[in-house]
Amino acid sequence: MSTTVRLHDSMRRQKVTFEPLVPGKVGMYVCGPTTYTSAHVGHAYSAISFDTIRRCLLFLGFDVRYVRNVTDVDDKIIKRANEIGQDPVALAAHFADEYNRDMARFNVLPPTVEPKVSGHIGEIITVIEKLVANGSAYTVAGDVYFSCETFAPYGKLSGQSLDELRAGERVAVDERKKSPADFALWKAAKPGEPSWDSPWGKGRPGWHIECSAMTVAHLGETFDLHGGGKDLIFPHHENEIAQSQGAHGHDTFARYWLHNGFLNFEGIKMSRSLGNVFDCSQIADAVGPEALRLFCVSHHYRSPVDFELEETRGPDGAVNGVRFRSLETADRRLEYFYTTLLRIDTFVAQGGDGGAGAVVPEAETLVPTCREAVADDFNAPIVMAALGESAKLANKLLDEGKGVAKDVKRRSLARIGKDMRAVGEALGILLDQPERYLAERRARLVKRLGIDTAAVEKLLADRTAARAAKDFTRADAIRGELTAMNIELFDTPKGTDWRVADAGSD
RNA sequence: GGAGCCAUCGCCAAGUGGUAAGGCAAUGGUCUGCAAAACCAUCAUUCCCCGGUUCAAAUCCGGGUGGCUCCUCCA
Repeated sequence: MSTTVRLHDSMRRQKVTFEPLVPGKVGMYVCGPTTYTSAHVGHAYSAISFDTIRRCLLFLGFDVRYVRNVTDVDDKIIKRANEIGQDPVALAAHFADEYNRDMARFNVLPPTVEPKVSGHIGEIITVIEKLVANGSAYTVAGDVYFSCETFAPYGKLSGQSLDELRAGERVAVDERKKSPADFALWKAAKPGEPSWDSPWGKGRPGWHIECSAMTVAHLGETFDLHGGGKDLIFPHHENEIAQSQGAHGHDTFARYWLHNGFLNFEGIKMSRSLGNVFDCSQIADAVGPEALRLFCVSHHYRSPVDFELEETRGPDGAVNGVRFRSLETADRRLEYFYTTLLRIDTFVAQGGDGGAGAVVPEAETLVPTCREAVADDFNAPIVMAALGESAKLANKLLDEGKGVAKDVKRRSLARIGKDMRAVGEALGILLDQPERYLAERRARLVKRLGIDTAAVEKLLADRTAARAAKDFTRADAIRGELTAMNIELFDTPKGTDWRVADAGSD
């Protein structure tokens, strides 16, 4: 493990050298979802961002312990559960399972540990007891609040100062609190809410405390990496720091903070109230799940990303759906990579990998380039560029390979195929079987564009007959007909095959 | 009112002091009966604007302009 990793630490606001607590090992905590409804693209984007960071660390040889929580006790969950007359914890469990299934489609690896609030009530109470005992927290009629004034560094992560916070501007301040910024650690039980016994009577945890309890339980009082969306910096992460350091007395909670940029729609943040929320299956059905993954890793995780959206209209001019142009572009790029991989696989399967020995120099650069890029604040877009170079080299060798000895060519191609997959693993892409991906893509486009496959096959046969008879006028007329149907033909030594021509984006 | 982020080719997007990656689109070419795919070539003397620091700035500093986020649940 000699690679030096540099990463952008939100606390220091700059790129710093990463020095794990234990050499070669990484303890990482990421704020996961509150599961009260189906996950949307934003959840996926965030999950993919941190999964990519985790995969990059694995690629670099680190042993990563990845903890991602599920908030299953929360106001929104209780509200939703009460609306449909279901048990809140059961409802949360249902959506947590769905969340994991959705994320798996985007090649998000399961966390090493996935703690839930409902399973950590004891740990949470322990942390709160420490805070009450040392004067960092106070009780008011069954509620327990954290006293921000007792924590001098409060606001360091977010750059906020207690004096400048506009308390009460948008939400009325609870008059029972000593100070407006104080937040609930424990909430006294109310009718219709799940509750647990505690030293302060029946109640349930506040929002922020869970992460303080879970990090201690699964990573320790001080650990390496803490991640989450930029929106969580304040107040959530700020409060986590205050609670954890207040309870345990260390001056460091998470040693490095990672925050990912947001997914925006035409510059506007996605939110349910704006109606621009798309759920995971909608995206996966439209362009395939891997297209979203590739789209994500084509951007740096810290940058805010604009998601192109285009309304589609039916014959009557009414809006009847949306298209995700940028994801369609990503899907087309995926087609290129998988087609290249398929060509490589076929070539190697037919004539072998050339055995041991030298390869063309350019075939050896992908992995080192990837290591370097990934070690520099997980720069996935650089890796994507390198992947493109490798695919191009492979196609070039496959097309002609002029001046390259036969064995060297075989070895080079086998090497490129292997390395492209190894590097793809670091980004969570190119893990599918090429044939399967290509078949799925075609089926998806056939369905989306309403193409009559039988008619295509019929025209194909007609054209083949015309070509055999050297009736090229007829053959070209048929090609024209198919082109009008968005079908592109390609003649190969083994016959004619076809693909759906997805409209280009501009 | 406070805190912070962003502005790079028609579009997407890396690059945070050493002289502008990559993708899409476009144009020309090789290949092809014609095509498609693939490959080759061309495609930002310049990084929102104005000053400043420096031998050197897209990158640092100051001032504008425009967009976004957080201070409320939010990925």
